[in-house]
Amino acid sequence: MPELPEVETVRQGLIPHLEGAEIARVEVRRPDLRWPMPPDLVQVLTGARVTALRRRSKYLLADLDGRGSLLMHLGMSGRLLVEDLSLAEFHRDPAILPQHDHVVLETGAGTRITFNDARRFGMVDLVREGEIHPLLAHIGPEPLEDGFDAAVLARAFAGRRAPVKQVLLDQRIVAGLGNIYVNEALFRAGIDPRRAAGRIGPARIAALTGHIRDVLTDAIAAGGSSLRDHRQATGELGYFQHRFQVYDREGAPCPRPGCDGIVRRIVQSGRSSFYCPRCQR
DNA sequence: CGGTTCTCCTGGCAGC
DNA sequence: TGCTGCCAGGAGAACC
Repeated sequence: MPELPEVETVRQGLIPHLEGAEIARVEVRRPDLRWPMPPDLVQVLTGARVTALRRRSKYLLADLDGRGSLLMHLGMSGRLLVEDLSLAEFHRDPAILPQHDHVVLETGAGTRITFNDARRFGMVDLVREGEIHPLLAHIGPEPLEDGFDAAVLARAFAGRRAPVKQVLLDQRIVAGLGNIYVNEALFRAGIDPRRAAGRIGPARIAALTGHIRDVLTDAIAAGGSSLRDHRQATGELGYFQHRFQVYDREGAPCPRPGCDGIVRRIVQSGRSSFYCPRCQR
């Protein structure tokens, strides 16, 4: 499901419920997601205080005072549901099946936070105090922070013969991009997703850098994209999906003013790419 | 090392 | 309505 904007949206929605809260109760209902959860997960979390809720790429990290961090990835279909236990009734979307509630946390303030993931591509793990988690060790720069600029991207692209689409999906190059936002950023930059990354000139790389930042910023402001699964932590839908210019728009006219191209869908390394053959070169 | 393909799992939807 | 096949936002592992 979730790319950087969706994970960031979930993080912002969870902050009021988690930051500063004590985890009073923990229940693990199904420990076998993409990887098995650590056996001492319940023990470490119970009684821990969350000092900060951070995001790195598509991972969420809840820092636990003196006990390392809780690390979560939503995979394709993961969600974090928030319920106020003081309310007698909580309306839960019936499409979110309770058999996929894998971890349930209750805070001292009476909030229940449920990790639900139908496809179980997500993960929940612990980062031990002082440890660098292997899944975080090789992730590239955050696109919305200092450290991501045209020079960095140019260096990463240099000599690469793989299609730029594929290179941008590599989390070691830049953090947090997934299929939707790579398609949208390449459209904004006017770059053909099939083009070899090493054959893009410096000016176009510089423009691409800006478009990556812009599309992510726009999407966060819109609460992310809700296709099938994504909800904000509040349960609200994101609405950036209404602003897709090419993603999932096969056959639609190119949205660029004056261009009479038709959005095309191709498959690159097993994933759909959408682009305008007239204005993406 | 770089590049490509496969795989995990479940659910929704188009098409017949 | 019911069945089948295809597709899906991720990303590590295994292959050449």
